[in-house]
Amino acid sequence: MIEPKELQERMDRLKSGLRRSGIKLTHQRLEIFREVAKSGDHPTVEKVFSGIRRRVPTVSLDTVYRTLWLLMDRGLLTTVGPPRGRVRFDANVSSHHHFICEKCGLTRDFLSRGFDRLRIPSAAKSLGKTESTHIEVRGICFRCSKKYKLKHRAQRKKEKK
Amino acid sequence: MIEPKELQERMDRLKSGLRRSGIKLTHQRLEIFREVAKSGDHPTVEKVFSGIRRRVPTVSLDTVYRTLWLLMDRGLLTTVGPPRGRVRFDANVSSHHHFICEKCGLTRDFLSRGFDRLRIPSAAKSLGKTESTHIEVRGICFRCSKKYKLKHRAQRKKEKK
DNA sequence: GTCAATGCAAACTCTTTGCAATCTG
DNA sequence: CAGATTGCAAAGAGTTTGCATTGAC
Repeated sequence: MIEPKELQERMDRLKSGLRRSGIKLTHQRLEIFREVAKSGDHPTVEKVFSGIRRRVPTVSLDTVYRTLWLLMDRGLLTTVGPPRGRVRFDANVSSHHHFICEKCGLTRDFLSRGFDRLRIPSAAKSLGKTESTHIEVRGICFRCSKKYKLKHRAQRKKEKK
Repeated sequence: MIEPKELQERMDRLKSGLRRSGIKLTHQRLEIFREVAKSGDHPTVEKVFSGIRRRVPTVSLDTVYRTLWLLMDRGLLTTVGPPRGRVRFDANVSSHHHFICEKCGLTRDFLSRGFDRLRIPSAAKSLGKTESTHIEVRGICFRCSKKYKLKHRAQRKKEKK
C-alpha cells in the first residue's frame, strides 16, 4: 500500500527514535511498527495482530498492545480520532467542528465560518460519499498541557542519566 | 452547558424523530438523549450512564448502550471520531488528512494542499495548544453506501406498513 | 551478565445477549 | 391488550497485569 521508499524512511525513523529513548530494538517492536507503517488505511489492534501473526507466529496479543502504546507515548505513532478509543456521542446536528485533546480525549465543539465554507477536496470525494463534514482539530488541552510538561521534563532527566 | 432553548429544540427533534420511525417514546430514551444533548463536551457511555443514574436510579447500563446505538442508527445522534470506537493507528507523521466511513470505520489518508494551509480558528485555539492539525472528513465509503441504500429502502417499507 | 522485554495465563473492564417482567401506544 | 422495551444476570469481547523465561545491549 505504501511506497517502499516511504516505508524505509518510517522504519528508520522508528529505529533512531527508539535508540534516542534508550528503548530496546526488538524483533517484535520492529514488526509491529512495520505492520502499521506499511498499511494505507489505519489498522486496529486486531488487524496489526493478525497481520503480524503470519510473519512472526509467536508474538502475543499483549505485546502488540504494550508496543503500540509505548510507541504512542514516544510520539512514534499516533491514533486516528480520540486516543484510547472510547466512543463519544454528539447530539448536535448543525454544522460544527471538534477540538480533541490527544492526551485525555476531551472533546469540545467550536464554530468556524471558515471551516464551514471549506470545499471537500476531490481526493476525499474519491473515497466515498461525504455525508457530514465535521472537521477535527487535534491538540493538547490546557489541563493536560501542564501535566505533560512536567512529565516530559522528568523523562529527559531520566534519559540523560 | 447548552442553552435551554437549544436543548429544547434538540429534545423536540428527538421526539418527532422517534415518532416518525414508529419507535416508542420511553422515559429512559428521553433521559438518555437529554444527557447527551445537554452537555457541551461529548460524553462517553459511562458519563451518560452515571449522569442519568442521579435522576433515574433504575436505568441499567445495557439500556444506555441499546438506546445510544438505536439513536445512532436513526441518525438522531452521531459519534465523534470513528464509530464503535476501535483505536486505529497511524505511522504517518507528515501532514495529511483522514476520510472516515461512519458505517464501517474505514479510514484512509488523503492529501490536500488547501487543508494544509488552513489557519486554525481562534475558537479552537482557546481550547488548548493545537499540536497537530489532522483534519477529518466523515462520510460513507462506497462499499457501505450500497449496503446502506438497500437497508434504507427496506426500512421505509416497514415504516409505512 | 544484567535488566528490559516477551509470552503465558489469569484478571479485569467494557459491551452484548437471552429472557421474564413491565410499560407504551 | 399486544408487542416493544426494560432490567437483570450471565456471556462474550477487548484490554491489562503479574510473573517466570528469554533476549538485547
